[in-house]
Amino acid sequence: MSTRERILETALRLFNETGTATVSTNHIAQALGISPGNLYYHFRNKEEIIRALFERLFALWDEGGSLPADRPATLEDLQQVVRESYRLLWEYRFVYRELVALLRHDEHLRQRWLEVRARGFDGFYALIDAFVAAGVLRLPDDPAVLPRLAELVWLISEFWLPSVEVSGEPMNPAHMEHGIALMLQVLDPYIVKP
Amino acid sequence: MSTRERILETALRLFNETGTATVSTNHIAQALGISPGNLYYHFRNKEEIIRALFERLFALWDEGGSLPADRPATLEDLQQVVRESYRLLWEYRFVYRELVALLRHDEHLRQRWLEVRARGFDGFYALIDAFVAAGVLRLPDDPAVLPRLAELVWLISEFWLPSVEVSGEPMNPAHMEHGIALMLQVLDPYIVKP
DNA sequence: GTCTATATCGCGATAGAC
DNA sequence: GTCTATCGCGATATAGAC
Repeated sequence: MSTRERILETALRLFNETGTATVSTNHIAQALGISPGNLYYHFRNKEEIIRALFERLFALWDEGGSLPADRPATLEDLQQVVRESYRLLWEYRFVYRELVALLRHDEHLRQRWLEVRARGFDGFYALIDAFVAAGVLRLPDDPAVLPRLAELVWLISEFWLPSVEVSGEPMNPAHMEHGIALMLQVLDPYIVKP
Repeated sequence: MSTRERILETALRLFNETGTATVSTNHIAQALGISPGNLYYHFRNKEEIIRALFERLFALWDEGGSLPADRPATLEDLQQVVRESYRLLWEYRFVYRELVALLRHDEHLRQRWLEVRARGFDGFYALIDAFVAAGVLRLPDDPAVLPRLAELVWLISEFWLPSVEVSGEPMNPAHMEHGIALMLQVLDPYIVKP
């Protein structure tokens, strides 16, 4: 692995462990066993490291969020998308922990974030809408229900993990499944039972 | 106002604006127009200031979270509780933005947080349960539904505000009402219509 | 590409005068 | 209770040898 990539791996680990504020460029270099000067050869500063980690996360999102194009999507597919989203958020958990501060500190990063996030939400919205069209879900006439359901599912997929972290319990796979159950609870009253 | 209280007010404002990490004790003293030495007379360090701010938030929660004892609670009461919760979270918005890092850094604070949070969740659970008992809500036989609904309502009341912040739009009262609507969306399928 | 050495800066914290 | 002065430390960042 290239030095640049090893810097990113180490930074990600340290950021997840104790946060970007307490982890200095010196810490990263020392944990990796290289000199501070060497690190500065690869990245101009800590901000650039953070940007690069965000871009890696964005790329993973774009890979994992897609659905099978050859058949109609099922509720299983929705679960799978949310499960994958949880997994990535866990791997990059420093991101959501510090998101507001990080975006405030870096306008360029903020623009990128808003773009990628909007794409992600549109995907969720289209998915729920497709379920309605396919008869998997039956919604009431009120046209406000669909957007609200999409927002709720999105909110859960973004914040379930931080919610568990705040509770103080160590994260485990059962927590992930519980988050899936909460998401399904929101949709359950509208699921057309066979 | 005492100097101690003015320090807390200034620290709260600065923490909300740019986060605890970038705000030093020097910054707080300078913004307030006192000397760094004076600040250290009132607080041993920044950690103590943060603890004091958390305690102020806890006290406000305990005040605002109670329901009228002289009559059965209504869905209006639930909305009011959540609305008040949003207001406090906005006033102390640095808390949720940095919660995981702050609790990790201060074990004492973490214990206090878990205590207060558990009380708050129990209140929500009891409230939803009371609605079922009073016939305002009718739930299916599945005993897992009640706890899931309580968790969802709780999740929304905790994370709706951070969710709006992350979206990049400036906060406004309409966002608060939209958060209320999302919470009601979760309960709506179970509300007994007259 | 990687190292060592170093310059500059600001933070946290304390001592002691008033 | 509030101030000034100051010390020690660690972080960011760069220069220049290898």
